[in-house]
Amino acid sequence: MSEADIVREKIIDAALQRFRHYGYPKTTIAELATDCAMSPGNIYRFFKGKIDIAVEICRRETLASVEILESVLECPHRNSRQRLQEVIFADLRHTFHMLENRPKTLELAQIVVADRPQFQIESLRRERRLFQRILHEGVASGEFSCDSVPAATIAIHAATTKYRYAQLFTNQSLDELERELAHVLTLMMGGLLVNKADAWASPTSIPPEDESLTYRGIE
Amino acid sequence: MSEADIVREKIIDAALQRFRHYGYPKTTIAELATDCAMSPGNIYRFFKGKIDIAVEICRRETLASVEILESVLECPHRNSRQRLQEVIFADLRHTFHMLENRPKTLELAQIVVADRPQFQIESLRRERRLFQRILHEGVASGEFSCDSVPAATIAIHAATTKYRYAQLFTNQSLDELERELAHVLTLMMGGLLVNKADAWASPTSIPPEDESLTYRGIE
DNA sequence: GTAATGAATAATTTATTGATTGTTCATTTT
DNA sequence: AAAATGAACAATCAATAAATTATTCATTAC
Repeated sequence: MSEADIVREKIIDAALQRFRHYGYPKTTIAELATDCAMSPGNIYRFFKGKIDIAVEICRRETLASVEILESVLECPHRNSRQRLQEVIFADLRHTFHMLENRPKTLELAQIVVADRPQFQIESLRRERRLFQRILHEGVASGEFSCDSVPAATIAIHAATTKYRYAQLFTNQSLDELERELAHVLTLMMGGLLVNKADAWASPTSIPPEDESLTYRGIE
Repeated sequence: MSEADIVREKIIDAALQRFRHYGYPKTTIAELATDCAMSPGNIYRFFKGKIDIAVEICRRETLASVEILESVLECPHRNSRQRLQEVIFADLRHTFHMLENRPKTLELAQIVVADRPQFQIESLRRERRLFQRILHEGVASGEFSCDSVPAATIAIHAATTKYRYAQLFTNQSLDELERELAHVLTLMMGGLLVNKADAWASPTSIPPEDESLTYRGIE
């Protein structure tokens, strides 16, 4: 890691702290510079502008989110149906807890997306790629069946829109949302499973929440 | 219709025109009073406040929307699957065209919902009731099968969230959204149809748009 | 020559004022 | 008495000025 990279990290870290505590608009470049013991002008050798610091922070946040979802996949002894379901539940819980415990993170994301619409599109795409991997595995193992994996991936992702940042759409409790999501998944499994009867014979059950994956403390 | 009701209608009508042309914030009570040839104070004999005029207009708008969806149901020679699908497509198209042609209507709805969160909840409930009727019919005719009609209704409604006021979530074209929705419906039909094989054997096709049901002119 | 500065400037935000608007109610009209 | 008024008041908005902040760049330090 070069010297420049280390300084860059220092700026990101200072910004991360201040954005979380005071929010993006109330954080000034001068403050970040002071935190890093440098002049305001020097910040611009590392970032094109203030918004680009926010973009980098959000980019890392979304990468970390996908990694969390990927870690769910690594649990052994799961079939594709369970994997898909657990990832979608993890997504609901992760984004729900984030909005509850780190409201400034949403604010930041909204500011970034307002300026860089492409950012959201790419974040969603990364998430879909994860879904698609599960679908591919399921089709390969003969557990799932569909005419087009990409189309089914998009469909599942779209149908679970309400369960990503759910508080933007509703003021239902997490419990309520989980019960609802279970029904959505049961319905869709009917269209995905080769052994259709399974979907209703064993409707989607709400998987236990993995405490290690959620925001608990405020740090 | 009593004299008072007629005056009330006159106020609503004046507000409707002005809200559409200039928007809610730029319309003043004094203007509505002038339009109705009365004093500003007199408006308050008919409405508790300015926002209540907006609430009444939005309430009628949502009732009219549900009626449009109901008219889709009246088309004969359709099975339950087709009915359900056509209602959901009609919903996508209706709200899509509304946002394109009458942006002020969305603005008004957002103002109302910000002040009266219950309004949105009830509008969605009315729409769900329509879905539920179709599901009941489908189960009764043996075409659909599910363990709980209310739960399946909520699931279908939730899974199609993205296709109500789609422009709030994405900048995809209507064509793209329709293709996507077709895949979502195919998946869910797999979980709903008694004859599961039908879902993939004849995937959801995009129904032709009924021109009479959409906003074409700006009047 | 590269890295860093900090004063200068442009862009935004905040504070303030004045004007407009929503709402009430004592009074007038019917 | 019921219906309607319009002036009075409170709340909100728009316009402007003041202050702050983002960004640049000529200059300095290393």
